[in-house]
Amino acid sequence: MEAERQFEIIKTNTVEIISEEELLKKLKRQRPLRVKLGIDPSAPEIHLGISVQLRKLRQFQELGHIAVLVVGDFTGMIGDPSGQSKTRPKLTREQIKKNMAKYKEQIFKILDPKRTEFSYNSKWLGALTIYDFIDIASKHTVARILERDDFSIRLKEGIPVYMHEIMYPLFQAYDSVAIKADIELGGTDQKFNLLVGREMMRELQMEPQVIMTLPILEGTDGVRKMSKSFGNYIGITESPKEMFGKIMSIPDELIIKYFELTTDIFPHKIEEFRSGLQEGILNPRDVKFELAKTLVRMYHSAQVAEESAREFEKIYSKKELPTDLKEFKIGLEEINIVDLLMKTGLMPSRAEAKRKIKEGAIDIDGNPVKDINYVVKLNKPVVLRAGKHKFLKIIS
RNA sequence: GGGCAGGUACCCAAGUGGACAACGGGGGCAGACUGUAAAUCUGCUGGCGCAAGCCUUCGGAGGUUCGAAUCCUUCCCUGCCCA
Repeated sequence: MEAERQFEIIKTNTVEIISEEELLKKLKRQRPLRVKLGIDPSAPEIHLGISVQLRKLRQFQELGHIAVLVVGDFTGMIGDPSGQSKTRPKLTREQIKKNMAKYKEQIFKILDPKRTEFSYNSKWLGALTIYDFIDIASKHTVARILERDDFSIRLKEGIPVYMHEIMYPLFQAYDSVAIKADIELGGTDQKFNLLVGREMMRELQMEPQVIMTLPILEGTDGVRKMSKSFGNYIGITESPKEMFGKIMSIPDELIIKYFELTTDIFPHKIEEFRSGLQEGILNPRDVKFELAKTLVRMYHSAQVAEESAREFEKIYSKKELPTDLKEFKIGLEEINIVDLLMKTGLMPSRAEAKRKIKEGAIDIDGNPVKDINYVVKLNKPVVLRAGKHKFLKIIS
């Protein structure tokens, strides 16, 4: 495909490309470009936030380019200073191997394995001598590194910044040198690191990588970046039910952003949703419903997506019971409600169970239980509900 | 090495001898409402107990006191200034 056309495709949904001219120049050579993305081996679960970047990679692959995934098994020991990540626990070789096996299983739901390369940065970073290290460090100033947003913020607020952390951008940059990256992708929060890669390559007389930043996807709380450590993520291998529900819980304002960044829906269709929502013609609930169906279809199947949708309506709109009601055998003829909640594990403590009973969150066969001394008779199976999402069929 | 300021629950943060299981915010959970597990409003958010109350918790360890998150000693950790 001609370079200009490729460029247009690649540019969609990006925040910034530095520089566009250089990218076009690279594309015009009509040879496969090496597109780098760093991945963190300590978080083997791929979620929609990461999928934004992986999907962009996929796009490159479809245009004939190569995805080069740099597994940060070395830099993982440091932990990217962005976010308030504490010093990460050192991973053993086995853990990394295990995590990566899990990672690969998921990643090829998005990427094309034939055009994907994996390399572990311990291979070259671990081989650096202290002399090499000093040589690299001597080309970068503290002031320049401290310009980085999160460093300067931490410094200003008196939050510690450790020496190994300020080395992080240099190591990541060196990865680009080692794999001879043409382009590096990252979230907008990665801009600084990506730029350091460019500089380092130039220092070493290499053609600098082009950097491309992509939007950060907010998690289910609608505020913070989707991340495993915030617990606001939607994993691409989650069960259809879970996935559907989590998507329905994102704030309405994020619906369009999710469509754009995480789905394969055509732009004109998304435009339709956008204007429909703006003008109040479409109910946000219905559009979000479409979003949930789309994502479940992408990561499971069309059929499962339909089923999840029906199930969701059944439980939350019609307030009926789920189809796959789990059973719990208690081995007793009757039991106090609090004990029951504890035995089934639906409540973490007796105090919590009592609280929830008083709040009216517990019901048996559709009848709210408000008395903490209520005794449940089990001469026939009953359905215990705790809150909106927890159901169990109790049998004696 | 010296001086100063700090370390509080999942996170941020108030509290500086009793009224503190500890203000407030975030997050979480629940209820109401809603064609949404959205938004909004309300409640709850250490454990055991029907309750009175008891137990555990304020960086660690000791101590003073009838009584400590709050005072003292010591240790560990962080920031700032000086060297």
